[in-house]
Amino acid sequence: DAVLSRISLCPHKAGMDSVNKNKTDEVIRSMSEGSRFYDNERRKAAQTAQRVQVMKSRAAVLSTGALQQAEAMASAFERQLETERDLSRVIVHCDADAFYAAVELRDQPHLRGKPIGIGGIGMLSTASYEARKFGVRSAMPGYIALRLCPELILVKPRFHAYEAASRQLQAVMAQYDPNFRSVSLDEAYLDITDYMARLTPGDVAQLPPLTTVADPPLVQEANSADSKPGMATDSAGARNLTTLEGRALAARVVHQMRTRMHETTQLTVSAGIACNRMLAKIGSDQNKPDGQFCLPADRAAILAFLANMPTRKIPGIGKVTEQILRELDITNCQALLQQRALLKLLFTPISFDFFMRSALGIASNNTRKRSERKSIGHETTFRELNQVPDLEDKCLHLCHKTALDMERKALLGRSVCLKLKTVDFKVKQRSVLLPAHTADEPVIKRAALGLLHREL
DNA sequence: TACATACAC
DNA sequence: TATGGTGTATGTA
Repeated sequence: DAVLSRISLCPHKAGMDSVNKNKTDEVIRSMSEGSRFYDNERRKAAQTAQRVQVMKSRAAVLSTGALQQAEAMASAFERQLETERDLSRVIVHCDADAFYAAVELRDQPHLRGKPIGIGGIGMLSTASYEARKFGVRSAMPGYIALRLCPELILVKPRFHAYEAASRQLQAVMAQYDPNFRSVSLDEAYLDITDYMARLTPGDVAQLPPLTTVADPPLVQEANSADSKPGMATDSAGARNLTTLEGRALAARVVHQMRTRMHETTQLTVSAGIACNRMLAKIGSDQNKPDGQFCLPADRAAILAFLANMPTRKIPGIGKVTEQILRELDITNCQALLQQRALLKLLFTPISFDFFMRSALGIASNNTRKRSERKSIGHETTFRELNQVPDLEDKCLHLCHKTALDMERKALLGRSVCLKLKTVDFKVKQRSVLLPAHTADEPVIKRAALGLLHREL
């Protein structure tokens, strides 16, 4: 049953209310059990359980003195982090709703109202909201999805259409922040601080009223403030964007942006508004689909927002870390803070730092594009192959595609990494460092074949 | 440096 | 019958 936490539906995802989780998990389990995939998941679950055991036995022998010392260090660290807290920027996370599926429903009207999954028998990349009611999810094999929802219609992905729609969404976002950071076809971060500072009273008058913005009470309280004449400004006459009314204005700006995105693409986008990327990202999930959420630029409001937030909602905490924390009775951010001494002693400094920042809502607000890529490659899954020449062919083909991409993008690399997956889903990686940077196809091929033959 | 694991989309 | 592909970060030896 430790394996269940790996294969079952994540209960924190939006739209779970109408799903019969027990029934769905039972279907997933019964369809998976006995497969080589399931066996491998069991192996990995046992490994995690072992990790947890080691942690628990370390925790059991901690002296009160050690815990007190750790508590003091954690407390000092928290004070240090508070000095880094920056409430000054207005960060927006935009996330298109069920993006691939929404594009298909837009372009194929006969599919509307029906549950659809984008992908094939082997794997789905997106499920429409209709399909999600049945427990169908992205990253779920199509044949399991069909068992959960026999009416499900599988739709082959049309990436060119998604790319075109993505470009249209990005064109709207660029009006608000030309330096926005896109993270995928359907997600991006914006910093609209400067845009808001430039708004003239005329611009503000054009914005939709706050009353049309579906936001939580925290910001709706700003409604009354908003109706007061004028807005707080500093001595230079600049808007103070960290006040509730400043955030109410942000909510109106984002609502306008979402409306424009919908007008140009007929797609809906959800958004989160906060003072950093992490909080904005959590926010964009709060009122999905076609909703937005604005978190005040205020320490107390941030801590209150996070207190009961499940750890799994924190970007960077996946099913494994969630499980490990749960075994330590830590399921939300409040518990992360309360158990900080234990976390300090059981986890690495990097993990401890990450947990504390997450629980306090202190994170990066940098939305500029990330500098440069660190790797490039191709992989593909194929049916069981035993013949050496067949494996060599696969390897050479992947090298060819990679070398082509490298040439197209004018990139060089110095390390060649071969990834192998066995029929029982075990993954091996073998790598070699070349004497010099290269994009030369024969050089890459020789290196890859060398790694392959080491394993045969 | 080499390899494994976790995570995101 | 049947569980993906691309890329980043981190831990450990």
